Amino acid sequence: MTRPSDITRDRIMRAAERLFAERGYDHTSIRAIVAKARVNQAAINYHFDGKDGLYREVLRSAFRALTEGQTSHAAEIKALSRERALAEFVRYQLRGLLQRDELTRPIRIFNWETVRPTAVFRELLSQEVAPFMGLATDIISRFMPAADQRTLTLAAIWLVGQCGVFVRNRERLAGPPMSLQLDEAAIEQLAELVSGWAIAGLGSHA
Amino acid sequence: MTRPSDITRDRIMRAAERLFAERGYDHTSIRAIVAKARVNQAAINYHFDGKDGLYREVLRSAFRALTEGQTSHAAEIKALSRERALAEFVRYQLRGLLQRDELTRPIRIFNWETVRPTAVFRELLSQEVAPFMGLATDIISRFMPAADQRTLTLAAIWLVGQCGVFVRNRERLAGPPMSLQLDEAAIEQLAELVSGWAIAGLGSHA
DNA sequence: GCCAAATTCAAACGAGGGTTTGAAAAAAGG
DNA sequence: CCTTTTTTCAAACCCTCGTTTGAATTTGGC
Repeated sequence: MTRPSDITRDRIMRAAERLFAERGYDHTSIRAIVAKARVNQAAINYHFDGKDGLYREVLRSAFRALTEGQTSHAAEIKALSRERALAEFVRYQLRGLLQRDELTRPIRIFNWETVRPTAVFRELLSQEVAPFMGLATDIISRFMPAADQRTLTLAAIWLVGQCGVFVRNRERLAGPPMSLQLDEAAIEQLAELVSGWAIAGLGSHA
Repeated sequence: MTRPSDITRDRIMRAAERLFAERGYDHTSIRAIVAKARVNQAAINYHFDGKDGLYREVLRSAFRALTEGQTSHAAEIKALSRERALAEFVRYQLRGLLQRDELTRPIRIFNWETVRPTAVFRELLSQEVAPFMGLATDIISRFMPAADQRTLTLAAIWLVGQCGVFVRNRERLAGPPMSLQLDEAAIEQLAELVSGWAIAGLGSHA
């Protein structure tokens, strides 16, 4: 693991993860990556077989970081009452609003993919989207036990959407003209508001 | 208006609007635009002072198309009961799911801007975002008359978010593994579901 | 019909992108 | 230690991009 070549590989991964999260795939040049990682330009092709290969690795790593956290909490969430489970889910989604970069970087990378999915991403998505949406659908189904599959799916998307809009527009909401304060306490309040609205909305169908 | 030079200008605008909507700013080359418009490459610099200038014009046109439709309906929406107003708002937002390109093209252009706002867009946004969010906030305030400004703003974003997630992911939702049917009838159903959930959610605070 | 202005055109420019190359350096194995 | 393999390196290659150029053509007012 500490072989010299692995050190180079690791430096590239760290730099690439930061830059891809910050600027997205297109606006990140391999020259910028190697400058930040302080390695030779050809090293990316040597270790990752090109920019696409590097991005694939970064995406995989981001997927792991996200779903790992998600599934580890999934079990305890399922043990809660449906209301508290949904509230916890919302809070978990909204954690992307925090500036703690270790957590938000994977989220930001996926945000780029929301609008322009790269080919690399589509490939990964088909394998990994199931557990990602599965938890949401599971929670929803406890509010709408009689609903058909289509409605459950739509409701799950609906739930994810009302959280994601805040995460995706974080920077814009923080600035004028909205100027929303988004510290830890404010996010907690927001999570309560959103989960309250969502629970009441779904409750009408119970 | 039918001067020869205006014809060239118009052909460029049409082609650019289509391509920007389809691929976004970065992935649309002026060579692709002039090929589709069947004009000379230098014409873009002559008529629009470069790619940025052309994009600015396309954005302006898209803004006009969207807010014009929005504000024209805003008046009649405000005359409705709060529940019907919200339902109408949701239906209006979800019209982006339709494949009728005259309507969806401006929406798609703005979708690109959601994740990576261009400098051109930021400039326009500061002038025009107010009426865009104003209607949402107005409807919301009828459900939460006692709420503070911050809560109203958050609720407006929340409302827009739960509509936008469907529009933004339309193509992905239509394909596997979701494979959601999204014809006119299905969208109508979806609008009813979403507005029903939203109304019930906000109703809890009334 | 003429002339000045506006418009079109083909070609080239320069910057920036990802990738390739082939030799030099370092690491690993016997 | 010597050999073989792995890894690094600077340089160049080739492509696409937005823009510029300067001449040719068309347009519009007199």
